[in-house]
Amino acid sequence: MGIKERHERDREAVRRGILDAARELFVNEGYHNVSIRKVAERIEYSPAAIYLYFPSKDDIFFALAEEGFRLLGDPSDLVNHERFATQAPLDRIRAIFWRVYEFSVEHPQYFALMFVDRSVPRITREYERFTFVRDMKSHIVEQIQVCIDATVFPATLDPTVACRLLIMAVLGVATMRLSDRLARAENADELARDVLNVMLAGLQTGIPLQSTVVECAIDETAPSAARVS
Amino acid sequence: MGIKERHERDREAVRRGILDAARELFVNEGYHNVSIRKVAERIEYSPAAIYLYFPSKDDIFFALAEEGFRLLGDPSDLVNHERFATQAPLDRIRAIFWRVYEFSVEHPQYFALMFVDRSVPRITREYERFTFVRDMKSHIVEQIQVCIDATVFPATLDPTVACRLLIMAVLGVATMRLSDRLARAENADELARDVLNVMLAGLQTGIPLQSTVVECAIDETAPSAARVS
DNA sequence: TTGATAATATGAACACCGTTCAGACTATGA
DNA sequence: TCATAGTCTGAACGGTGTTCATATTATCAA
Repeated sequence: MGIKERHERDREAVRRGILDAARELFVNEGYHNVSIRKVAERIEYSPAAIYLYFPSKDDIFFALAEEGFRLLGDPSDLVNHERFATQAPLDRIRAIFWRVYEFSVEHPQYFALMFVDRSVPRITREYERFTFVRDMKSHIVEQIQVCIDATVFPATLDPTVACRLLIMAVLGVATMRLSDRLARAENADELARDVLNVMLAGLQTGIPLQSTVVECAIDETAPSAARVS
Repeated sequence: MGIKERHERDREAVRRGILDAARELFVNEGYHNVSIRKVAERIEYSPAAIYLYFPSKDDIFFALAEEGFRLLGDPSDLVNHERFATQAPLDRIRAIFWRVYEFSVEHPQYFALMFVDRSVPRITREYERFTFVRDMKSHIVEQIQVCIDATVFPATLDPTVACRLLIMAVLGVATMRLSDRLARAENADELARDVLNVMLAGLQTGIPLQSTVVECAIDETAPSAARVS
């Protein structure tokens, strides 16, 4: 009874083909310049066929966003890297968030899809479901906790909040860079480094924060993305 | 010979009508949901007529971005407000950048158009030409200089760079909020306040910065936006 | 082996989009 | 009165995401 399995494999192969074609177009041309018709032409199927595998164009790019998070997550394996281990706790935090900025430079299309573009907003509601995204987050929070334990950061600091604040600051520079909002004379890398360093210095001062702990529990009541039945 | 003048007035009236219709649609529905056809229908003209007043859809929204900057600039007249004058120098800085965040909440569509959307990138290259934008910037830089003179910020701090860094940090929160990237449990206002305060605290520590002074001179060699002849 | 069934793929169409252009209309100045 | 210049439009071009009846094909039960 391996027929059903073969069918499933075939189906998965076509699905992956669609994703590969979409990714290639998407990385080279950006979300808005990729059309279903172009993807269809690339995989030598009719445009309508794609809708047998994905309910909408957005869902294709939702799947690509997952790829993006994996791509961003991988280098944070450098948490276990020996060079990383020898760094001072604060330098590790710096390295982690600098990595996020670097990712925005190396993979601008993925980055925009994951953090900026307002066309695929469902991404946010979904990506917390991926365990590896949650693992990434707790990895970072752990490292911040190391800093707190080493009295580099004040004991009053909530590592989850600190993580969020750092992400947002870095995201600001990345967004301006990506949306072409920097003057010719400005060096985005220097600005990113400065923003990151100023934030780290600010966190060390121990000024009181308002933000409360963010519960990262998965909301099981939230509707999942529609899937082809 | 007032006929030519009347013609010009009529022309300007239609132009303004297009902008008003576009703005109303745009503020309510967002850039991507506004089509030339909808604008045309609203002003009871044919879609083609719009192209006699604007060379492209983008140029309409470029004009709207100018409106946005005026909208953002006006409240910074509170620089001259008596309550503002009595505030401590650092609180003034805080108020100014908090105002930027508030603007992103009150006018999300304008904000996205001005700082986030990648669809109308020409905006950046152009808006520095508006003197009032430059006035805004120098206003802020002035206030930062007051902080430096009052030894709230270190003398080594470049106020232009500080302004830029603060803008980016605030922009990060605003972007995440607008692109719907915040978890349900997160309070954007609190995060914005924290990011701003952490940045201000960090700037006060006097850590060295890499970023160099940004020359805000207008680049006269840059091509201006195409205009209807 | 035959025939019903379920899955898969497609062409054509729908309703949009930004933009262009030949031609109609109209007010103006000679 | 008439040519002209300015204004406007209908129709079209080539594009978009998506839907659906239809055709093809592979599977499995009879």
